[in-house]
Amino acid sequence: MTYWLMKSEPDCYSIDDLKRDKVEHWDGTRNYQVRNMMRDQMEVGDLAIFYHSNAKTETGCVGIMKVHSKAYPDPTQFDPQSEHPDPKSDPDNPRWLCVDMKYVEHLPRLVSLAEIKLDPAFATMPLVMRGNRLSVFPIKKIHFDRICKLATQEQ
DNA sequence: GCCAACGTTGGC
DNA sequence: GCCAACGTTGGC
Repeated sequence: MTYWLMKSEPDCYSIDDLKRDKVEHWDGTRNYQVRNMMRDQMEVGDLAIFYHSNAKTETGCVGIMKVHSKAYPDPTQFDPQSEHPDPKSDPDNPRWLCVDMKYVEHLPRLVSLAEIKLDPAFATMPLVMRGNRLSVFPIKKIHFDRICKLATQEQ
């Protein structure tokens, strides 16, 4: 079982949207590393932290969700009306993949990026390491558990 | 809005 | 294969 952290801009799609939808495809990723990880490492039932990036209020971890499908071709790559159409992608050999994600729960409180940066326990988590810009990446269980634990405590 | 740090593209 | 130019991400 792999644990993940997945970023989304709340203005675009938030944890509240996922709660309303219950299950939604996590589409629009256009990065080969992310595609390969979704294809090769992501398993149905894996748990993921829902992370709000570029948030007007506060950036950080807001909820938990579960991988609900294997990776499959992202339909938005062939839709000219979508945010990220890719005219070079071959329908017979699609370039981009997505997965379905299922809402599990909101964290009791937001665990902010600032808080995570201050905590030495997260020093080796890709989120705070220099240069990491992936929107989806695996995290260690200890980091997943610690985020959940911090969310149950006063800041 | 700024900017650092990456990723991608395409000419050569 | 190199690398300049450009695009994107995402914190601040």
